This record gives sequence, structure tokens and C-alpha cells, in this order.
Amino acid sequence: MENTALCGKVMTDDQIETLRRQIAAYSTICEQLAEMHRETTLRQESFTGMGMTSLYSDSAMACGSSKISARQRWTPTPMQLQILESIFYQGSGTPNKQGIKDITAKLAEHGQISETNVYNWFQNRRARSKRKQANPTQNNAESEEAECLNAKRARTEKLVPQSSNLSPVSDDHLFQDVSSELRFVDQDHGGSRAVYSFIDASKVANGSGGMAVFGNSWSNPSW
Amino acid sequence: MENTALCGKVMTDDQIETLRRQIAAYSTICEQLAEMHRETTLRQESFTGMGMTSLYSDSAMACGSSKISARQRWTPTPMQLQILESIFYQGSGTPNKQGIKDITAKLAEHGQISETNVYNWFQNRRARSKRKQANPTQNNAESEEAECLNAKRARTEKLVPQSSNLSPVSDDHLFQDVSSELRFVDQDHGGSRAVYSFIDASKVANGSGGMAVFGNSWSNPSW
DNA sequence: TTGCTATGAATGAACG
DNA sequence: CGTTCATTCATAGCAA
Repeated sequence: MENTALCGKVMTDDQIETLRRQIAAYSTICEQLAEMHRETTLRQESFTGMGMTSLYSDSAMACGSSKISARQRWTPTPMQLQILESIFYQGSGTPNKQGIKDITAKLAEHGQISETNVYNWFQNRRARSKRKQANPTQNNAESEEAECLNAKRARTEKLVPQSSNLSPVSDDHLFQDVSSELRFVDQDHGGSRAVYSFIDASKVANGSGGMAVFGNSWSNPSW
Repeated sequence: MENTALCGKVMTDDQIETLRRQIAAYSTICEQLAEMHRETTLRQESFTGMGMTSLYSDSAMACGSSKISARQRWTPTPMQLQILESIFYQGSGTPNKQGIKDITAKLAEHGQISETNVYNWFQNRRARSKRKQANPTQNNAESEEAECLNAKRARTEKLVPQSSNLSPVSDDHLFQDVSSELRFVDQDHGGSRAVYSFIDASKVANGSGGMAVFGNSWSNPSW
């Protein structure tokens, strides 16, 4: 009922996704520029005349709060999992389009779920099942040609203490991560990598829903 | 007509303004950093080839083991992605063979790439874009599983742009070509000089006129 | 906390 | 083109 007061614009999912990507791109680009600048600066640390200080001071500061990203992932309930496993076991792992729909419908009775979730689940299940079979004797230093070893610099920034980075948001938080990319000022050295900041549809059903950036005021149920 | 009107999100002017500002902030920061970098670079252009080229693109390696062999799978750099998205959004979405060549040529300035990559990218982008529309993400349902179905169906029809106080967000300007400003940023060791080449795959697009939400002010024309 | 692992999701490439 | 596969990214949990 609040819509009477608002004069809203409509965005398609695609546009939103696009926006998200663009901002993420900016984020990354800023990071790169920052990195480059830092390197460049090191080579000539003596004769820099530019007033970069001003940039540092006003544009970047404040909370080092990291990415707002809040793509929370679906987690099958035990019940759902059981059903899925069951289907996987018999159905020879190729649920067609319609099959997905049916399964989804069925699983929906046991908790929140979407067709995409089901689809992904089967994809993953099959893939990993196959891999496990192909590589049961996992040993040797060479065995790790799979996933799992990517935990290297995953610890990049990690969450910032003071608060959940996916808090319910007020519009103010929109700006918080703009500056985070520039934390290099603190000589934070350590390859922080691309980060998906920005909007991320997240709508927790049964949980204490955490909404991303635009949160509730976006006034659309499908988030 | 390809109607994307289904499943729109509504943004209030306030939110849009906020978003615009956030992006503008990124834009500004990038611009400043870029400028800084440019100036800095000029002062020492002579010595060192500075291997700062791909700061991010090497994300996949360092996997502990000694299999230094490069990754087998191409990963677009943020800049490349920007360009691709940009082109994708310019109405066309169906780059002809020559178009692929041009695009590839342009993207090559931002990193390793081949025509096949571009081709695949567009194929995938299109396919997924399409599927996403048919299958709106994450079902939300805090209500009981019971009437979910009805609600879901209803929601889909609900948000249509033509509604009185709602206006559609134009795709134009959603994707400004960020890459143009960054051409000097990730130039390859080879040319080490900013090259002004614009593929111009831009076909004036479906120029449904400016006035897009993020249009005029979310980026500085001075770039 | 710190780190590891399992696994949901994203996506480049290949197939029919 | 629409699907499917293979690989990688990112995060929820759990262990040390």
C-alpha cells in the first residue's frame, strides 16, 4: 500500500543484474587502478607532486566494511535431500526440464526451493559423483586436480567485525563499499580480489531474512 | 515483441538516486585514480616496462602445485566484461561474424582473448538471459506452501511498466562503456600506449531516448 | 578465532 | 540454438 506515495521506476531482472555487474566491474577496476597506482608510486616515491592526498582523504575512508554481497545460498533440508538422493539414485540422473519442475514442486512442500536449486543440485551431484568415481584413490601430490584447493587467498578481506555485512540495510549502506576498494591507502597489501559487491537478490524465506542493499524499501516481494 | 516487462522490480526515485550516486562515486574515483596513474606514468614512461598488466586475470593459478600450465579456460577481465555487456545490451545481441572479429579485436586490448571466446560468450549470455527470464530466481515464500502457487503467478503479472506511476528503465546508458577510460589501464606490454579504438559496434541501439535513470549524471562526460 | 571441507552457484566450452 | 558438461568461485558449517 505504500506505493501510492512512491513514484517508482521499473527494472527488469536483467537490468538489475546488469547494474550489479557494472558496479562490480567498477569495483574491480578501482582495485586495479589502486594497485597500479601503488606500484607506480613505489618507483618514484620521491618526486610526486600530485595532490593525491585529497583523494585519499575525502573519497576513501570510513568503514573498511567489506563487500555487501549477500548471496546466500540455498540449503536443502534433510527431507529434501533425501528425496533428491532418492531420485538421483533411480532416475539415472537426467531429469529433463519437466522433471525439474515436478521435483521442485514436490520439494517445495518441504521447504523453500526453486527450480534452479534443483537443477544445480543435479548438476553438481552428477559431476561430483563422477569425479569421485574417477578418482577414488586420491593420494599423490597430483590428486588435487579438482576443486577444494582454492582456499588460498580466499581469506582476503573477510568480514569486518562490528556488524553483519548483510544487515538489513538502509540506503545509507549503499555507499559503504565504495570506499572499501581504496583501502590500499592503509597499505593493506595483500591481493584483495574481485569482489561482488552490490545488490544481490536475497530473500530469505524462513530465516531472519537478510536483505541486500536495497532491502525492504525496494518494495518488491520477489527479492 | 520481446517483452521484458514481466517480473520487474520497483525502485523509488530515492533509491535510484542513491544508486546513481554510488555509481557516480565509483566513476569519480576511477577517474581520479586513472588521472593519477596517467600522470604518474608519464613521468617515468621511459624506464621499466612495469609488469602491472594483469593484476587480476591470473587469479586461477598459484594453486600450490607446480602445474604452471596456464588455465585452460578463458576468463574475461572486468574490462572485457564491461565491453561485452555493453555490446550485448545495445539492442543487437546478435553479433554477426564480422562483429565478432571487431569485438575480439577490441577486447584483445584488454587481455588475452579469441574469437571463439567471444562467440561462446554471446551464445551463453543469450541463452542464460533467456532462461533466467523464464525462471525467475529464488522463489520467496514466507507464507505457507499452500497458496504459494497463486501468489507466484499473480506476482508475475503484476508489475507492468505501463502502470500510471511507473516508468520503465531504459537500457540505454545502463551500460556505459567504462572501458574507454581504461584503455590505458590494462594495455598490454606490447603497445604500452593508449590506443583509441572503439569498435563502434554500437548501432545507435534502440535509442529510446535518454532520460534513463542512470543516464546523464552517473558518469562524467569528461572521461 | 583460524582454517578446512562440503557444496550451492556461476560460467566457459562442448555437444546434438 | 538449447542442453549438458567441466571447472571454478564462494560460503555455510564444522573442527582445531
